[in-house]
Amino acid sequence: MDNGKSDDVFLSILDSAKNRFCRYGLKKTTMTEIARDIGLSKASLYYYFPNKEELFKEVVKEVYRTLLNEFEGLLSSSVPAEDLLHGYLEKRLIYFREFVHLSALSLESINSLKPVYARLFENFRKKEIRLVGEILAKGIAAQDFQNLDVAYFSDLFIAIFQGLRHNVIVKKDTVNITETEYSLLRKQYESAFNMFMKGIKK
Amino acid sequence: MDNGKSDDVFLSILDSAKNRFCRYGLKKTTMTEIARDIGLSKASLYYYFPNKEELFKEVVKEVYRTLLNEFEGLLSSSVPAEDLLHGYLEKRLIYFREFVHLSALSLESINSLKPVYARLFENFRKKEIRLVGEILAKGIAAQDFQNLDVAYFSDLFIAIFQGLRHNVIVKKDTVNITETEYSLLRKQYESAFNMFMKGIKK
DNA sequence: CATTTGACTTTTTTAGTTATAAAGTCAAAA
DNA sequence: TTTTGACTTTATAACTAAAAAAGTCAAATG
Repeated sequence: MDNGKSDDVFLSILDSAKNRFCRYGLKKTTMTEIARDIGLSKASLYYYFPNKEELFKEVVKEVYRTLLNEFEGLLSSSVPAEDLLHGYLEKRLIYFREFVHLSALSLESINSLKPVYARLFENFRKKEIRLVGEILAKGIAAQDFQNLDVAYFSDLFIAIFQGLRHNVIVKKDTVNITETEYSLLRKQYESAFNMFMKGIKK
Repeated sequence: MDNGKSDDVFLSILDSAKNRFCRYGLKKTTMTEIARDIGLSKASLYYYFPNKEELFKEVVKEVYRTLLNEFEGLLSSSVPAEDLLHGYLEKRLIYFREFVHLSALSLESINSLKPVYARLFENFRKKEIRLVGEILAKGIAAQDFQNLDVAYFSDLFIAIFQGLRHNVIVKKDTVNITETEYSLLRKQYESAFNMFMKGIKK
């Protein structure tokens, strides 16, 4: 590792933390639990991470990084822009189901979420927008899409689907998604996607 | 009034309550304040309303009733279905700005909103869906729209715009909407509407 | 020398308590 | 019929003590 610390331990901490944070959220996960998971003492965690918040941020970043990498992977393939967008949505949906707790965290902000996390999410959102923007630009270059305002439409695209996701979380008291809700969301994604396509295709 | 009580007082209580609930929300409004507004003692309120919760529900219902009436008014006019939908969105947007606190209440449910209110909102949503459904049916009958699944598409329509509204509330800690946010939302409404139209028109 | 730890301090949460404010009642008055 | 002051009950806020979790560090381990 960069700073000369064991990769193995570092990664196993990150892994246990990811599992717990994703299942129970930030507050309901303790450092002691994470430590126990990997058979270390709590003090050891502090050898690798300065504090809980940094560990959490690292987990979120890691999850985002993975997702963004998958997105990038999509982008490099030479399929039509429409399929890229569709592929992006598919991955976004799967990610949503797996990491609802991280997504729901952005909703906690209503009460009082640390601006630190707000910035994390905002960062990710910006990268998503840029990515969608690239896809849109690709579609325009290939004469598939109209010559539209890329910045605005990628923002709108993200907003529509984020909104649909919010609807799912908001009406619930617990952050657990049933199969029914998930498949309805997927259907809405599909319809909204088709409309969006009709709206921007040549 | 139905039960033989003064209309005047009843309505002025409702009015003061509406103003306070809309500005400060349910919890930050006290019965004493409402009473003071209209120069009565708190005890008098209980002559007209059994309790605070019923008063609040009455206010919400009243607001909804007004809005739904305006919607109905739209429906009876003989303009094309597309214009009806557009008019509906316009009113919905204005209503949103004016009654954010009532809308935001649905978001409070993340913590633990009384199922009573959840039912209120769900009721209203159903009526909205039915209304949009009627407009869609009208458009289909007039051969303007494709022969689509009315129930599903009216639900989708409502979901998309509700989602966009949620986005606005969710990223804030206070429930106050700036002019910038509002006009961005309006722009998104406009774009999403155009796409939806392209998606369902013949 | 990198890594781990137990034993420690500090900070945050929780549970329980009290004080205060608001909700809600009612017999009497206007 | 409507209003009210004086009341009781219930909910909220402010405070506290106890418990739990976060975070530190000198010493131990290998």
